[in-house]
Amino acid sequence: MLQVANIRANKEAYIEALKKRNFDAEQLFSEVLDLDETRRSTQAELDETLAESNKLSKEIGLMFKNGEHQKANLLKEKTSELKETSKSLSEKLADTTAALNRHLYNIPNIPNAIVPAGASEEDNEEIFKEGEVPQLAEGALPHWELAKKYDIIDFELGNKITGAGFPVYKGKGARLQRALIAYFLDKNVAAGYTEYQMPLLVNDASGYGTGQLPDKEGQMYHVTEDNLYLIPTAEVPVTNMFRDEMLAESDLPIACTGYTPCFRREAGSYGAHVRGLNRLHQFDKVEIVRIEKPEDSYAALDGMVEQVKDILRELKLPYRILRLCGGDLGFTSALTYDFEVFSTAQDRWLEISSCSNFETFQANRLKLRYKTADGKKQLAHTLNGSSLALPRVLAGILENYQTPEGIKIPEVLVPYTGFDMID
RNA sequence: GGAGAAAUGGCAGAGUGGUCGAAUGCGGCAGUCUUGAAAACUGUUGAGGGUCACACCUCCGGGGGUUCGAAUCCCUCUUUCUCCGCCA
Repeated sequence: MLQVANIRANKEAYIEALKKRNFDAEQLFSEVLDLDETRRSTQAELDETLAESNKLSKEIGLMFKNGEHQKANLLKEKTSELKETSKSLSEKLADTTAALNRHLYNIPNIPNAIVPAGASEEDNEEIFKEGEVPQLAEGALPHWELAKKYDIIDFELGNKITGAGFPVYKGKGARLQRALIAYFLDKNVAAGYTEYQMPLLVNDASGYGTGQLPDKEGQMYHVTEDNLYLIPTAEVPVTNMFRDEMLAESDLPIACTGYTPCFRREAGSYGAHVRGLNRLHQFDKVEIVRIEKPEDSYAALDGMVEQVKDILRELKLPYRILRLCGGDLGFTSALTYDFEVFSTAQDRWLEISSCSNFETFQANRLKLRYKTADGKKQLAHTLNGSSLALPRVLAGILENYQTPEGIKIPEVLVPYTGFDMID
């Protein structure tokens, strides 16, 4: 959520910047500023009324003490009137604040200056590419065929137990997945991230904190009986650990990593591109989250990108990095780098990581602040990234490492799997 | 799931209707003393909004109510603790 003060100070620049998202903020901004104006004047009026009422109440107290009952009763009438006034004023204040917040919730983050303009993923900017695309033998198979051939992932079985998008991993498939999780976590811990295991269900305050609510409500599974949501990513519980916190400057930076399953309803997205592991309702992911001082946050984002690169390099997977254009940029993000692994057998790129700087957009909702050395309070910057999303890494490994003899295991994983071939 | 108790400032802990935003202790900060430190002593120290700065407003787990006036009374929710039950 943007800060009203910043909107007021940078109105024109913000409107211009949001055009990169194809978002027309002109109307919304002037409504926000008007509402804020009303909110503040109403607040001032209410304060005055309450001050008057407090004063009279004290006087009445004194009068009773002095036995001046008649005088006191006379004043009581006056305070009753003030009470009516303050009641209607606080209703107005609540309405105005709610309207203001509704507006603010609908305004996306201001894209960083280097975000390219663009309408869709077509306009994302490729900034880096690494790794050899392997020459596969004639008749190379997509991962869902390989999964069947080697009996390591059973999509039909998941169908039976739960429904589409809930695969069952089996034997070496399950062990490979577990190996990947352990390897990712170890890499992140070695890079200074603290490992966490988080709750998989969150309350709605957490959903609002990181911005899944109210705009992406339909994307989360909702346990209505207890009003809890299954997490769509570890970002939600991890970042919300710091909700309503006042950190010391010396606490920063904070770097967390955690493995969780992720649950996404993915309503309405079915079709050829979502076959196999490409898009699931439940999948595993190792996430990294950082809380940074504003002046450090972009260097930290670069550091996260390096961290993911390092992992992909060790896995020897061909990948590229995209700088997302305004049209493809997430609602809460100021700058996002997507990582994609090339799936040779499918002949397409698969998104496996996304690293974003949210600047103060989440922190403002979260009230995540820190005290600087000279005692000033300011919003921290939050960042997160996947390192990595399991199913597509798995798909990439299966497809790119297939040989006529079987699927080789990337060298770096062998100590984790305990085997070097799926056959 | 049942019965009972509780929730107050960074922490501990008073406060049961009227200068209570809240005693006291610890902690933090500043100073005195000291070559320096410790100890001792003195002062200071919650958060949010508002203001150029004051004033002023709000906040004693959340929400609602009674009252001229609520940390204090009532309702409700949540959480924690103790006991019982159940359970990996």
